Amino acid sequence: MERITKQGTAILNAIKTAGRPLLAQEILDAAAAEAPGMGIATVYRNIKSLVENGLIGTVNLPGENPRYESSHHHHHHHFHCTRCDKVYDVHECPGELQQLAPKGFRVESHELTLYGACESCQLSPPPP
Amino acid sequence: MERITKQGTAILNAIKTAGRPLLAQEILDAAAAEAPGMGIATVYRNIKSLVENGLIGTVNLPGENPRYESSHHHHHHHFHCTRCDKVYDVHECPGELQQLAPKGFRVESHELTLYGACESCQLSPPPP
DNA sequence: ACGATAATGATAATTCATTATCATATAAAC
DNA sequence: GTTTATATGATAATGAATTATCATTATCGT
Repeated sequence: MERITKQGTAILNAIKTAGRPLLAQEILDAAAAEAPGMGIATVYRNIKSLVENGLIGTVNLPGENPRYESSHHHHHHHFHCTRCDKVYDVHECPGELQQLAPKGFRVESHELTLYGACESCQLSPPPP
Repeated sequence: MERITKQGTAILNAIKTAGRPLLAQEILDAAAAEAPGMGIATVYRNIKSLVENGLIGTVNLPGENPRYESSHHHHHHHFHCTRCDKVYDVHECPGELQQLAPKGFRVESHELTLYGACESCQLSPPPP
């Protein structure tokens, strides 16, 4: 990915402006608005290159396919809306969790996923 | 799964005695000690039935295949050892996390995964 | 012990996300 | 504008986990 293309630009724009981690398919949907007709292979090719270059990061949540977001360098967590399935960033953190682990275990990092209803789904629940 | 077979018994025993969530392959490895020669298809068939009957529960961790554990009915979390890749139960919980979510979001549940070194890996690190 | 039928083992098939292929389109160096 | 190599789009191929198939084995009510 050394050339600038409208598809590549659209993909990076989609991820940067989303403000939340997106699935490959969500990236395609968003970027296709800017670069009509683009295919899913181009999304995967660009994701791979962007991750390798550190421009975006991978977000894995339990039982879900990977999502991608603009690289933050601060520690953060995620909120998964069970109504619309969108995932949002959570910048707060419960903090030190060493005390939760069994005796003798050393905690080096943690991941937290919150589940519930995002603001827009509480205001207008999506159809089933 | 209405008949009692030595394979089915071995599978349930493996899950119950493990004391931690097991991957399908780990269940096969453990149960094969009690019922030699059994195949992975039998493991999947039995898992499915045990989950449907509520005898075991599914544990999904970020970026991992599902694991299965004896049904606890209390809320708990997991510790994933980054050395040996075993997953252990964590019975402590940071508690109410509503305050971490963005304003307007309602938190209904949460999942926490701790990462680090389990007790046995700190005592005797496994080979690379 | 017998017989009906459910469970198993071996393996083929499926599923689904991701990656490879290759002809074509298109950046960008000239 | 031409040239050359890279990126794309369409789709086939792959990989890995899970499920289906089916002949055989084994359970359990009789």
